[in-house]
Order: sequence, then C-alpha cells, then structure tokens
Amino acid sequence: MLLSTCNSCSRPAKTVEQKAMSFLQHCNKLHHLYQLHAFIIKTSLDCNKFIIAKFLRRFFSSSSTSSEALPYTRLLFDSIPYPDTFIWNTMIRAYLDAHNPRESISLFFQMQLQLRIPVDSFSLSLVVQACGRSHDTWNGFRVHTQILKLGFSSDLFVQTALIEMYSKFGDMVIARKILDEMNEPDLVSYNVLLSEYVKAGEIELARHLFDNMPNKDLVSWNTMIHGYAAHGSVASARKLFDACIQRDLVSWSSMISAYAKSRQSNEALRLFHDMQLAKVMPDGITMVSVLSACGDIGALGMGKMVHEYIERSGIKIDVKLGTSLVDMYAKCGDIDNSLVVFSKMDVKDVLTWSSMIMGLANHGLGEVALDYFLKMTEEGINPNDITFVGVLTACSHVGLISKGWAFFTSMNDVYGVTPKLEHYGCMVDILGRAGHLQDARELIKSMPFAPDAIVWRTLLSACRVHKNVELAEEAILNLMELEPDDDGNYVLLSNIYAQAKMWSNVVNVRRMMRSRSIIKVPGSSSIEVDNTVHEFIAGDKSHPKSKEIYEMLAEMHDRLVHVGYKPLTSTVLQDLNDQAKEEVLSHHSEKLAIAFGLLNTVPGSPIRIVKNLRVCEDCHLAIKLASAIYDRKIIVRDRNRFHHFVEGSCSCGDFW
DNA sequence: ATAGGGTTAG
Repeated sequence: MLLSTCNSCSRPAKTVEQKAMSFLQHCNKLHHLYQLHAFIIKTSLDCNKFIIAKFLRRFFSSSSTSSEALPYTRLLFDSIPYPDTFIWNTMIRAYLDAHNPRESISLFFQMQLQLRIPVDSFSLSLVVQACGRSHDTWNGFRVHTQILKLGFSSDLFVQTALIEMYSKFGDMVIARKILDEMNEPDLVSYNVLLSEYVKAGEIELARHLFDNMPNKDLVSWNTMIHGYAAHGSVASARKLFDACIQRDLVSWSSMISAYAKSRQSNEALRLFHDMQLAKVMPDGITMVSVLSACGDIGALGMGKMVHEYIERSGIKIDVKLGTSLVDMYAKCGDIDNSLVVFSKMDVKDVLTWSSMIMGLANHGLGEVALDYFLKMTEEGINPNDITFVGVLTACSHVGLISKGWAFFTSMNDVYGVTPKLEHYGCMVDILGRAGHLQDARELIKSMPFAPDAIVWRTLLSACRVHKNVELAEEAILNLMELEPDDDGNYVLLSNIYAQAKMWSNVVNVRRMMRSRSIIKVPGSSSIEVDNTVHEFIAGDKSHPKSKEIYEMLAEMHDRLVHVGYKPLTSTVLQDLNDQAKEEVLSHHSEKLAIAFGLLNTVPGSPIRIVKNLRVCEDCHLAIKLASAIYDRKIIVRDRNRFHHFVEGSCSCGDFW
C-alpha cells in the first residue's frame, strides 16, 4: 500500500527504519500518518525512540490545524513505556506549537519533579518560552532560578529563550540586559529582542538596536520593516524596504500588508505587481493582503485572478486565506462566490462566520445572514462583538425591529458579549429606519457611551427618509460640533431642507459651507472592465472614450425620461437654474460609470460599480429604471452597503 | 530559538 509507494526518493529504502524515515519525510496527510503508525507498531519500531520522537513531531506539525492531531500525539506519547528526555522535549514542544504553553509547563514539572527525568538545555529553553507565552511569571522566575542552579545560564538557546520570556513579561530592560551580558550572542538573539521590541511597540528602541547590531540578516530587515508598518509609518517601512539589498517573500509580503492595512490598496496591488516582476513567488500569506486590497477597492477581476492563481499553484486555503476570499468576494459584490468559497472551507472560525454574515447583511440578504448566525452557534462557534455588528446590520438592512432588539439583548444575556458603541449605532439605525425616530433618540440619550458622529449621522439619515426636520436639526447641531469640517453632513442637511421645500434654509446651508470653506468631496465611481479599473468623477471628461460615454449618457437620459423619469434637481447644492441642475445630476460619476459599462460589457451581463460616497437619490432612481430598460443587473457598492438593481427595483428597498 | 496573514455601525 502506501508505504511501498512512498519511496519517491531515488534510492530504495533498505531497512524498516529507513523506510519509515523516508516516509516521514514525504507524507503530509493525517491518514498517511495513521498508516505509518500501524506500520511502526507492526515492525516493532515503536521501541525505537528516535523514530517515535520524529514521528511525534511530524505527526503533530502536519496537522496542527486539526484538533484530533494533538490528542492522538498525546495518546502515542502516553503509550511509550519509558520516554527519555528527548521524547519529553518533543511532547513539550508539541504543546508549545499548539499554543498550549500551560500544558508544556505542566509536563516540564511532571517530568522533572515526579519522574526525576533529567532536563537538558532543550527542556529548559522550551519551558522558558512556554512561561513567556503564557505570561506565567511565577513559574518563569522559578525556572530561571533552576537554570542558574543547574548551570545552564550560559547556554545560547536558553539565554535567547530568556530574552523572549522577559520581553513577554513586559520587562524590556531585563531582556536587553540578558543580551548585553551574553558572551557570544548570535544573530538570532539579536533578532529575538528586535522582534520583541516591535511587538512591545518600542519602535525607537527597535531602530536603535537595528542600527547597532553587529550583523543583520533578512529576518532583521523584515522585522524592522514590519515594525515600522505596524507602529511607525508606512513611509518609513517603505524607505527601509527600498534600502534592502535583498528582498525575499517575507519582505514583499510585509510591505504589501503595510499598504493593505493602511488602506493604500492601489499601492498594495502595484507592489504585488512589482513582486511578480522581481520573480518572487507569493504564498498564501501574501495573498491574504492582496485579497484584502482587492476587496477594499472592489477589484473583482483582480481578486478572481488571485483566487485562480491560488488554486493553480496549490496554495493551501487555510482559515485565514479562506476568510479573506470570502470577504473579498463579498466586498466586490459577488456574494455568490463568497458563499461558494465559504461552503468549501472545512475549518471555519468566528472570523470566517462573521465575514460571511457581514457580507450577506451588506447585500441585503438579512434573513440568510441570520440563518448563518444560527448555523454558526449550532456548530459551537461563539460569536464575538464583531459577529453581532453583522447580525444587527442584517436586521437593520431588512427592517427586523423586534428581532434586532432580541439579538441586542441576547448579546449580553446569552453570549456574554458587552454591546459597544457600534451595536448601539446599529440599533439607532434599526429603529430610525423603521420610523421609530423618538425611540432612536431615546436610545442615544440612555446609552452608556457618548454618541459619536456616526450615531448622529445615522439618526440624521433616518430623519431624511422619514422627513423629520426637527430631530434632524438636533442631530446636525451635534454633528457640527463633532465634525465641523465634514462636507457630507452639510449635504445631508441640505437634502433634508430641500425635501421639506425649506428653500431659504437650503440657501443658508450653502452659505454656511462657503463661509467655512467646506468643499464637497467629488463623487467618484469605478468600474472594472477586462481587469482594468476605470474611475470616473462627476462631470469627468478625461476618459479617452469620453465622447461615446456622453453620447450614451444622452441616450440613457432620453430613454429614462420616456418611462417617466424626472430628475430630482432639489438635491443639487449648487446655485443654478433647473436645466443646469439637471445637467449636473446627469453627469454624476455613477451614471458615467454605468454608461461606460453599458458600452463595454456583454449585453445581459451584470454591471458592478464601486462608489466612494453614498448614492444620491436621483441616481438611485435613475439606476432602478436603467436596470429595467437595459435589462441589466446593476450592482453598486456605495460607502455603506450594496445596492442590487434588478428589473426596476433595488435590494435596499429604497432605504439607505 | 528569530520575520509577513482574515471580520467592525453610516
């Protein structure tokens, strides 16, 4: 069976030991290891401690994601009659690798105190790491004393482990002292302290150490790059990245991640391109950041290409990579593929489920999202605060008031998750959307947090939909205090006055904006055609195909008017006559992008637009009609959510 | 023994 086929190395194995060792090198599936175990028992190799220790290690590392591996490893360990120091160390390491340092510590003391098995420098350095990682200062100091007594205090590995331990205890001074007092610290000792400085956010100390290290390798450079990305500035990280003589996979991934995390997504994708030109092969970790950048700008084509590359190159889709695929597809408007990836994942954690629930909620599929929440809890995954943001968003987007309240109260009562400001924000949205404006106002008053701008804007937005000028004025007063320079607030207020036909107030808002030098951020919409993103801003004439786009726009306008469309000129802020206002509206960025999409995509195929701001009411109306006239599904991602326009109506139910 | 990864209200 398998054991006879595993000799993929050139020389045939001679002895059973060699056979087993050779198989150990090549097998990486759990069931292969079960087979190997059977083989080991059958051939009495289970008396060979070296083989068993190797086996334990291999067994464990091959399947550290699988929950059955560690108990099985332990079973194996427990069945060994007289395990020696080496075997004990292996087991201790297995627990350390499995993020269960407490068990490592417990094994260490069992081995030493109960069974009197001698400990060596490996046992000590492992348990020191375990103490550090579990913040067990009590045992940490205890072990350190033993190290001194047993005469291991000048062992390189033990000292390096101590540097890590004291750093994890928060004592960077002691950690530094240990390094300084080492007779022959090696590069790893320096790198460990460097990395711990970074983890502690001590970026200045890290840089000082980095500059004064006797040697540096790629690990040192990469640690420093990541350090700047995480705690300093992306620009400093980039400076270092550019100064590198050598760059490997980790250097590129760190830099791409730095851009992705700071939402400089286009720069992240540009760097990913450069990485390929430099012929450095990306791995799953690189792709997580690349996919995050794709999701941020809604680059579906690029995201799909990355997904195909992952499949083609056999990169394993683990929980994190799977989650970023789920998230990317959802954020790019392709909720179907998001669901497909989700269903194919064999291991899902709370982040995976939360991403899926949030994705469904943002696409207006609230009921489905709640089904998924139920499935998640049935599978024994505990929801966290972010899961509930998704759950409440789901309720809000489909108008489930009582369910929303029920989930909100269950957060604390059932799941032990304390509601945060975000959750109150969701409730304000749920209530406001349903027209329960006073309840929403009361909730803001009674919540245990000071309301922030988002909360007030949520209320303001509900006031617009339900035409409550009075409450809107209260909300705007608070907003002006919190965000006096945000143009969006003035636009929203002006729209509310316009809707109420309070024209003099509209004029006042306009004056206020001018006197405070508030400039309206131009709307911009992008559409991806053949993996190229085309971005349009309102009134844009810079596109090479501008002439055709505006001809298309004129045709669209005529056909819209033909089915009864009337431009909602009241929302235009500029002081213009009606005809000019109509022109402003008809040149809104999403309309330009849609015209471009109609011209450059296959008839009948969906058109996907990503907008930087919220869709205006006029565009929302126009796109609804256009979806029917041109028989196209039009999917618009705006600042808040997705709008799926199909056959004249929108998935948001006209509330957004 | 040391470096890079996923979800967050409008």
